[in-house]
Amino acid sequence: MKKPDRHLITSALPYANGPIHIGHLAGVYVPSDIYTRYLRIKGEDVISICGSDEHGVPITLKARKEGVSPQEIVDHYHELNKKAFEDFGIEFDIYSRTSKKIHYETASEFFTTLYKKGEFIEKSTDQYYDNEAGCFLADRYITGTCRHCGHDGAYGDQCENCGTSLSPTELIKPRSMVSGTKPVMKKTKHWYLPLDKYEGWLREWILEEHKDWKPNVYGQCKSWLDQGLQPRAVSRDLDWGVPLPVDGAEGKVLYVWFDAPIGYISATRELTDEWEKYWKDPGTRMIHFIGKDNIVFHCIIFPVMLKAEGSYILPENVPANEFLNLENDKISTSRNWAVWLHEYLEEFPGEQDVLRYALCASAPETKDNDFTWKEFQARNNNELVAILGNFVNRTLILTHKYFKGKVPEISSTNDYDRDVLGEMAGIRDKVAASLDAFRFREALKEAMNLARLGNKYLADTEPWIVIKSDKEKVKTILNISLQITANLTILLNPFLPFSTARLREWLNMETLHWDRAGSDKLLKAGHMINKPGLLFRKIEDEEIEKQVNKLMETKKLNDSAIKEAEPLKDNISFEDFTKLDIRTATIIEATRVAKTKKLLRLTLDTGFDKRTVVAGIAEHFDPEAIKGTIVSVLVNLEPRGIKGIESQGMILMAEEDDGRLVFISPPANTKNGSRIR
RNA sequence: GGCGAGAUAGCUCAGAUGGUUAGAGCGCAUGAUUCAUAAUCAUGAGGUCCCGGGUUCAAUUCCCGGUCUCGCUACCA
Repeated sequence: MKKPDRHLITSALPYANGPIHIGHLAGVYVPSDIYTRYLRIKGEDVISICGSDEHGVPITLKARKEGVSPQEIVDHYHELNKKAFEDFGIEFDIYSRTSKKIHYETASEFFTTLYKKGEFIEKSTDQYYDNEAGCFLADRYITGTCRHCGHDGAYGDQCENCGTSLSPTELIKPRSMVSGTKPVMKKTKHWYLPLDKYEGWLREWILEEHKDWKPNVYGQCKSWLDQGLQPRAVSRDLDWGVPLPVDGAEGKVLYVWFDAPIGYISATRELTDEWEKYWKDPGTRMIHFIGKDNIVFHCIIFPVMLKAEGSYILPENVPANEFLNLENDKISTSRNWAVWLHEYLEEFPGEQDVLRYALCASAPETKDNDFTWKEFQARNNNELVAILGNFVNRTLILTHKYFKGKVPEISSTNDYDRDVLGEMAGIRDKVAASLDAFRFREALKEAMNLARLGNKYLADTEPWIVIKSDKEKVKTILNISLQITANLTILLNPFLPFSTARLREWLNMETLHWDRAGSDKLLKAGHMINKPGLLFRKIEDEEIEKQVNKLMETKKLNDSAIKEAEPLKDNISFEDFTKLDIRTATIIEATRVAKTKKLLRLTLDTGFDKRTVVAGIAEHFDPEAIKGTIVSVLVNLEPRGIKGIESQGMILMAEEDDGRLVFISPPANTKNGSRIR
């Protein structure tokens, strides 16, 4: 392949409604930063682009909930995240934001160009409108009673209770989740990007020309293409976002997924007057670093936008990572189950590289991965301290001890010396090959092998013994050890920027070009090195316990917060209560309802009859296991057809904080049909 | 429900267009060593390669079915 003239690296724009956590870092920003630093040290023309994604409905809702303006929300998180990236040495050439004027201009222009070219389809539809809040409502912001199971709290797109998909118009007594009032139907016009028109082109471009993309990325694209693409709305009825630059589109903004990727372009524009060189010259190689949830937007929708516009280049690769879990549980901003970057730095000040290392070494490149504090500790103590730090330390200390900090000259080398030097040159190529293929875990391991090689070299040559008989030989040994150390500053530079900088200080050397790696002449004989410190420190068990306890604590706190947040329903009269006829019953038969994920068909013995009840609990219980369970049943509920089965009642369940359901079971010897009151 | 990705040593992962003893790092065991942050080096023990069928002389690798995890998506493949 022809060598590109320049590189444009983009990293997924973090959504400005929460802080950055280790999952973001491991999935997107550590890899993109390693890659960018690698290209820089190779002397390539490269820019790295990122910024806050500040539009979209969730931000407006968060603002409403907290009683502040959306701008205040995004201002807060933009600053927090920008600083977090800086603190971690994630070096973007620019960290912009989509609420900037230049972005509004860029996004508007982009839309206008497509509009003038007639790329959009215009369609009018009826949608629910919240008069009180003055906005149209997305499906998931409407709640009401499910017409299938009567569950009060079904969403506009789905009833969580019985699993049925719904459209908002099917809800009985719809309510706006924004204001709580009853929404009204209103006509609204939207603009659609006809993805289907580009299906043939996408097939060729991805399925034929980019077989080199990662399996998860390629597979998901293929899946989308095989399903057939549909036109996709690029406008929304909202007052937060980039206004649609078209007459008759008042109160409408660009859909956040249309405007966010354009954020890459506007950020580049803000960075340099030469932005078009990076976005429109075919000599540019563009790489999008993202998480797996973003694949379709970066591989299908954004490329179609660029293609439709006509003057832009397309991404060369989209190395999407899978997700990182934390201590065996999904990372979640809302559940506060995460390690936040700003908090990590409070606990481990100055130890950014340890986290960068741990996250890269077990990055979720091919499948979801689990981050545990114990593994973090092991990576630090067994690898960074014991292998890398130790080798550097022994070499520098020996040099000071035997040669007063002066790099000794090589008098003569033997076969073994030359083997070791040859191996060193080979390691550089392996690291480069892995980095070129976006295999960062592997690249890091290869780079660490150089430190392993160094330790082995010292163990084999035993300079502390040879010094007693042959000082000339020790000069050679330490010269070679120092060259290996100097090489480490190059090979590990992209991964451990802080530590390699410190190491260069001790070696009293400049940052060297990648191509110098592999050389055994990085440090001249007679060159003075400085007094070293420790590159990494051991992390004690107590520190790890503290972190784990902290997580458990936040989880507990978080759980009780949820409890408080659940509002009480309005009072009912005793009369109302007496209308309920709740009885004990035993499950005598339980089978899955075909073609559903959540439904079980249960046959109950109520003591006075046998009846069928359909319950949305299949995700929580194995049908075989619940046979014989004594439960409480509301028996006078209006029968209802669910999936063609008549359900004659409702089983009472308690829902725990984590969403788990448990039966309200009377003691084992309770007679079927007993009244509950 | 549909589609995609994953499932390989205690842990994190490689790997084979099907073929004699399936690899690495960490952990573990034993030995060596002391320049070094009790770090290092050597040797070794650990695997029904998710389960069940099929194709084959031969499958962990190919095909079919199933289970689990994650993501996308929805009465549409």
